[in-house]
Amino acid sequence: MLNQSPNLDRLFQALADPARRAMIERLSRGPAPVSELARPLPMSLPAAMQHLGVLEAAGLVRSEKVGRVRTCAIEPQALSLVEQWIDARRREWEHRLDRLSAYLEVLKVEEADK
Amino acid sequence: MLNQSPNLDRLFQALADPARRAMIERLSRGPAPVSELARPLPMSLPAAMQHLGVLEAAGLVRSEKVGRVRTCAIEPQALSLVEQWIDARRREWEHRLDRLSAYLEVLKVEEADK
DNA sequence: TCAACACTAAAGTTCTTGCTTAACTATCGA
DNA sequence: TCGATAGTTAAGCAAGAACTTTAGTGTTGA
Repeated sequence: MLNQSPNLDRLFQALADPARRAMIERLSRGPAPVSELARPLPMSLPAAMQHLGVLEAAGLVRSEKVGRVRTCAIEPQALSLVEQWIDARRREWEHRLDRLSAYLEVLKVEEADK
Repeated sequence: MLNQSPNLDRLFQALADPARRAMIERLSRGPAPVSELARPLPMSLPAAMQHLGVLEAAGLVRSEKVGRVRTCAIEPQALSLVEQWIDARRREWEHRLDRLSAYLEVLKVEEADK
């Protein structure tokens, strides 16, 4: 497995902002132009554009400009990298709990054998 | 569903740093004292303590001090909140793709009927 | 043609983050 | 008891993040 630390940095960082998550939530329901993503947010359009830039840099969103409209879409496989990291952690601690309970089982049997 | 935006902010933010993810990865394999979490990191002990504080504030880690040793452990259900958010997004865009392909199917049938 | 529209670029400000060093407290073990 | 250990607190600093305003560019439609 390659070192995906910088990617994960950017992904988690991108998702740590409510404005950016709101954009992702909107784009989960389908593509949208910049102005539609920006409209509900309590900030100026340039600020929203900067958030969009963060999402694109993280690989969560791709966009294409046609005429004067830039249409944005979600990049679903980017989120799977995050999921993979979380799943790996869960596998580790579940595995540890399994070992722990197996060990406790051994102790119990040894106690009963006395 | 309550508004968990501030929680998600803290969670994603906490996970956005490689030093903090390294701590979580270590703790996934079992509890550890502060010094063990700090040792592999390329920074001073106080810096590592601050990272630990971020993880605790996010609810990802809990710790207890006994004697002069503070033992830290992972709080697994905190990660599930992150998973829930990601799952909800995936459900949305999958649902959208389903509707889209159903629509395309309708178009195809209408075309064939001509 | 020309005003409105959709976005973009640049610069400046403020707040936050991620460190550092230095000094300090409490506990343990010989 | 006393030095080593494990952690804690505080202060300060540099870089980055999240805005703002201002001033554009290119596109569209009447």
